[in-house]
Amino acid sequence: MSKPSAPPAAEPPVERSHRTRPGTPAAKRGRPAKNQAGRNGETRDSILDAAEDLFSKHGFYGVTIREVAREAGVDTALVHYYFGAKRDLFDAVFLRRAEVWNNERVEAINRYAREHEGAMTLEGLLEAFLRPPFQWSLKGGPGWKHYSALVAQTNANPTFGGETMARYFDPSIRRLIDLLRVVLPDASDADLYWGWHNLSGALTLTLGETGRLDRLSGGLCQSGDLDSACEYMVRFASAGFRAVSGTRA
Amino acid sequence: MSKPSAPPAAEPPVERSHRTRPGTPAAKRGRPAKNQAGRNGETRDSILDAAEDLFSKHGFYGVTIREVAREAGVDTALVHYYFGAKRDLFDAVFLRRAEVWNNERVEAINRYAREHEGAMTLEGLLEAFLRPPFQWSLKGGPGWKHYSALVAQTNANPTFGGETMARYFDPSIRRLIDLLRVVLPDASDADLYWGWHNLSGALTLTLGETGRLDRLSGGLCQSGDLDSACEYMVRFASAGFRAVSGTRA
DNA sequence: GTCTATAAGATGATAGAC
DNA sequence: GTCTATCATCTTATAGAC
Repeated sequence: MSKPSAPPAAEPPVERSHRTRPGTPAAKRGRPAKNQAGRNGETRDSILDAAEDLFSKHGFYGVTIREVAREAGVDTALVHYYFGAKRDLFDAVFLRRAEVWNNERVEAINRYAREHEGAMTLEGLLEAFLRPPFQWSLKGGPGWKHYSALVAQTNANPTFGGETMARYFDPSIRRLIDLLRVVLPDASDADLYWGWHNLSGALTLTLGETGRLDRLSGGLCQSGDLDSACEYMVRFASAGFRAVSGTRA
Repeated sequence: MSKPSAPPAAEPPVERSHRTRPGTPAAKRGRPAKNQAGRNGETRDSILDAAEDLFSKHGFYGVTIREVAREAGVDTALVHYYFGAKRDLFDAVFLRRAEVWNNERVEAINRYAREHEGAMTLEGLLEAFLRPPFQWSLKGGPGWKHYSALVAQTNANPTFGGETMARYFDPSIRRLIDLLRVVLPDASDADLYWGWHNLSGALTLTLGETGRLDRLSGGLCQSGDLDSACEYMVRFASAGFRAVSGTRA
């Protein structure tokens, strides 16, 4: 009981009713008063921000509506007023940034393809695709970091990871695959999909910033050093893609 | 409400009391009767197996003691009798296979180093290190698949991922890094740590078998095709390691 | 839009009989 | 070792007053 290990994540099993969690020693009853909120339309965003933060740290079942409300500085009933069921709140959180995430990445690689027509490099293409999320995590404020962690966990979830990630993120990845075909004409589609799979795992783990690398390396490398992370990833993955290209006819 | 998206994972925040979840429409009360159990000492293992399965799918907070007991075919009170608090049950699940996981991998790379002294290849070394978990998932029975998924989620968890994975898995990875230094003399330690980081993400995502690759590729590639996965990963990562070696003096 | 009050139910954990 | 019964507490969600 001194230093407990670490339970992992999960997602709501479709038809499971609510699932909760006892909550901190007694969820200090008292006036909600943490974040800014109240006033006008920003109440909604306050709730989303709080939920995003908490879900990214404790997962769907590890967070209670009461905690979200408290962190947002609003009343519990307001959460339901704005978002309905807990599950709908989660979806709203996930959706909020998904569109930006995808659109900016597609735009980035399209721009790259336009500006380097006939002279695209693998490194350049991957960098264009990977840079946006790293930039958001670095300079987009805490919300983007939380969202990245949420995506990382969702991606790793066996029950919903496949379906959820596919629905929200596959379109942009398909566009990347299209351009990879141009840059790597010898690669079969299977090569490209497996290549992306390897890169995807590295990307989400990195964006999750779990601090594991820091521990492993004794502080030599840092999870939060996203500039290095992106640089290494582009080089690592580019070489990886080349190495697996041409595996299958 | 028709096709809900997908909340993710989480872990127990150290001092949070219990955290639960309402449970299926009414957790069919009735005689436990699913798995084999009863008899003698295998009750304990039945509980661990059930918990492993459920935790890997729904995460710590997404599982109730009652569900574990039901799936194990034992009484709720027995779970507490054998493992105490819910958190201790989780730790027991995590620990059970961690030792095997690490020892076999270390043994595999040590054997490889011994048998190929002076002639180690990067591909051979990585293959030796990666093959064991793939083999367990393929032929070790469902328990190993569940455990892999559990590890995948834990690795992606921002709150506990770093600490937990470090405690249980870093020793074997350190040994790998030692041998990588031999094979890649030009690489700095930072290169090797970042390289491993990229590989680690791919590995855990793959072992999680989320089915995402299947969807993305329209069935062309399959998450469950772990032989292909391992093959691609060795080639992808070997090239990746080489590409980042020598980055920093 | 915001809060009070409360319904209706599920949870972790334990005491104690067998 | 195993099960019955139960406590104390927490949870989601919704009326309904303001």
